Amino acid sequence: MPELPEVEHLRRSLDPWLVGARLGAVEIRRRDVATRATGAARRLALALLEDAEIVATHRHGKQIAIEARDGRALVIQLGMTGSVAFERDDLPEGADARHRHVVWRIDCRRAAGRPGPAPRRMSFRDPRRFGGLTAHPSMDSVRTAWAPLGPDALSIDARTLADRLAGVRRPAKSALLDQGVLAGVGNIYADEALHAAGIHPLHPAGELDSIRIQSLARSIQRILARAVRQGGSTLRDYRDAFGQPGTAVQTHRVYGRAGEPCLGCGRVLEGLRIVGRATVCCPGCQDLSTCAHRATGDRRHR
DNA sequence: AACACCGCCTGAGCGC
DNA sequence: TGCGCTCAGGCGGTGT
Repeated sequence: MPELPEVEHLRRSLDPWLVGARLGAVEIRRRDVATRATGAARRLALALLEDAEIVATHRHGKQIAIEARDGRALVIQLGMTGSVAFERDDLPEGADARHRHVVWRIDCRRAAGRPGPAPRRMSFRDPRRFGGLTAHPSMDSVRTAWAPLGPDALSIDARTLADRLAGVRRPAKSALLDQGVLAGVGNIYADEALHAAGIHPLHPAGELDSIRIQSLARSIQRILARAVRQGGSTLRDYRDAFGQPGTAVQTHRVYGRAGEPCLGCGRVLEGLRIVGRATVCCPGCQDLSTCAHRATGDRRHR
């Protein structure tokens, strides 16, 4: 499940080879993965950074942008199962070839200080196709597309978080998952951050006091930064550009552990469902009773 | 305006 | 062994 740490780690694994490289011929095997645009935007999409020298990579929330010297840019959204990988072109395609929707030839610069042999291809793979690629004529266009997103979660501070959550009545977890409020947090790290901050996921977001907001902002930053260092959480699909899984799963304290004892207090972790998402929290460490009004939310047990 | 919910999509895991 | 069912969830679109 790529969230901010997985996306950022992928970006960092792409960066050393991609920046300075030239993307050659592009093979778009599934056009619906690229874009549904028409006219000029469609022609742009069908080129998808073909014959482009890459000068930078960017990330906001869970999205990556690859910037070319001629101004064009490509935004990558991984969705649930998307991945970008470098490949040597003398290796046969595996059984998952049908999920490799876009393949570029890539011509990398000299390999000084870079990991492994120079890749010859770069591919976008996405079995469930919740992800996709969007072509942009410029980084300005990318920034416009990213404008509705909230601030990036990796550098969120308490003051900004308080502003974003002010007046929000829905459950804290629901607000954290909203990319327009805060960009980058998904289901895994929302549960982890709320548990670390001692905030019940159903606690109304706008009624958190400043102490809790501070704790939440710190938890989000700390947990995301650590997960980036660990190469992200690999539950099943996630891999970086070199096919390496991440190890952040080992440090999860609540996600996927409903029914098991809390590592903090030993009470049995609760499984519930909030805005349609499986949610795990500790009835001891994450107290809901301290807030006057409970948020509305679907509390069916799993 | 704010928020909930649906549907997209495939593969894993389960019961039978 | 294999079938059908459920679940996983990011995100855009739509409904309340």
